[in-house]
Amino acid sequence: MESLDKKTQTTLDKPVRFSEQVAEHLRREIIEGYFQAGETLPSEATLCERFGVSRTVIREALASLKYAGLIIAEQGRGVIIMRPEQRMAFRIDHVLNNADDDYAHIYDMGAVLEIEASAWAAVRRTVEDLKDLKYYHDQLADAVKRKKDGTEAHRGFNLTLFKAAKNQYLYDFMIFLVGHLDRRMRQDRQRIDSSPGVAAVVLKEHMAILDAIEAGDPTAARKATVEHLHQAALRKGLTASVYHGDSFPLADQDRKS
Amino acid sequence: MESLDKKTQTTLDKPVRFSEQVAEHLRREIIEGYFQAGETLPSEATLCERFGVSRTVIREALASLKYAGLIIAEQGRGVIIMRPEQRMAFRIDHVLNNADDDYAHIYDMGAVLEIEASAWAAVRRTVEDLKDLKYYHDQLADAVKRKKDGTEAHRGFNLTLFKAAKNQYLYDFMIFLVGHLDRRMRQDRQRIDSSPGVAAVVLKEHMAILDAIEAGDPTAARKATVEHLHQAALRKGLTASVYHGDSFPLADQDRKS
DNA sequence: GTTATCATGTTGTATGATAATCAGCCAACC
DNA sequence: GGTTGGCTGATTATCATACAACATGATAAC
Repeated sequence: MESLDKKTQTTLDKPVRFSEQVAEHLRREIIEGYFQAGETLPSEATLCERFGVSRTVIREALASLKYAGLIIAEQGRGVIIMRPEQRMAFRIDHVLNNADDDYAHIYDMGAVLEIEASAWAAVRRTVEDLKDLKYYHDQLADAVKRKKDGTEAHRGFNLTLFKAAKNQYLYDFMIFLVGHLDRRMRQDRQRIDSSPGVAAVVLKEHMAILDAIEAGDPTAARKATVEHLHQAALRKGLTASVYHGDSFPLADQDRKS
Repeated sequence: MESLDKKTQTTLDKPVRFSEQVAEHLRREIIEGYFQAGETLPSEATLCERFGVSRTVIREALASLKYAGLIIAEQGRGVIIMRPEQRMAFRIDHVLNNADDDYAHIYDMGAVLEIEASAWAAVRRTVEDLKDLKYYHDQLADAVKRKKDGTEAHRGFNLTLFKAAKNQYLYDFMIFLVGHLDRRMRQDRQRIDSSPGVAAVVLKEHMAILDAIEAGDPTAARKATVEHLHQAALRKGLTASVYHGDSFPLADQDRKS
């Protein structure tokens, strides 16, 4: 038997509702082109039989897919599959894919956007943004000095940077991506970043970014962020990543064909 | 009265279902922080009273928000609001925001990713990808010569490029973004890009990208794509965009404070 | 103090009914 | 011939009710 203390808690997997299972099942069939765009899904009654559940379950599943823009229901006609281009939501399922590649791919996408976000921030930041960035930077410096956890300060710095880029969609998307990366990170291993030694290095990297943004120099901001992300990738053990700018030329082993 | 021919068709707005209205209402309240993360939403019964609808409607609305990762329902306890970081879906609502800024912001985000996608494609493309790119390029050339519509060829070229970057998430996200941009474009005005004169220019820009990808030169690919997107932005009348690389320095008027 | 038991409130599922809408068919009409 | 109108069946939208499964707190029993 394991010893239990207040921190240890075995969490049981939450039961998977029928409606979620049905939604996931139908989603996969749609995504993988089992149904053609423009066609109609089987009627609710048919789906009830096929899955062996009540109409309530089917309707909730369909409501989910409707909200995600995968289908559109028309009263009297049926449920129509939408073209992929006109879907309303972009979705990352952690249930399905769990390969290491996926993690790197999500990280890559976030890195590209973060680099450019820093450049935009350098140009568009307000004095308020600058003040906030400095605040979080000081917080992190303080955490390093006291050997405390600097995760929150780090996080605050990043969010402020995204906000300063003055692009609402970018901001939302970065929060979305970072959430997924954090979750993966927590699953894999303990956060390496939070160790005091690393925090000191991060602090220095942030300083370069902050200086560039304060100076209003997008090129310098890009360069500093590229450096920061490159180091961060090394710390996380990511190798397949491809970064932007010429400072970090592509690795030859990525070459295929 | 307007004259009607086969092509003219007045499409009525589709009726907005109760469940959608409720979902949108709750979504806004959650997004705007009306409820705190970790708190529980009012019970289904309470919501029924509040909105004056049956439980079916409420449940479908909640199923939608559940699927989007905004909330999580626990049997016997209630519906809990999730933290923004752990939401599963990124969403762009064309219903709500329609300002010009939004269009430019989405375009900017796509541009950044497209630039880097071309660099990745230069390194990771397979011979198959290269063949497909050439095919669509030839198609576009043919369309220009015959003064036909080259939209499909243009589209095929872009999708192949995204595919060649070998990042599934990037691919999916770009399709998602392009879909939104296309929709906006269609709303605003007739596609300028499809005119034969423009197509010829696009063809030339594509050629530069194609060459760089064939040569496996990410830097050249980036440069060519930056140029392409810069010209495209001008054609679309976008001015506020900020591009990556030093070829297109930031406009001074973007500077705030 | 610990364990059973119960009452209450919550979400999950099932069922049956009614309304609104659509597509196709067909007869009636001009 | 072409249009109109009504009919029928299929489908989704909504409602109302019921019960099962689960969580929580209070209470009783040990």
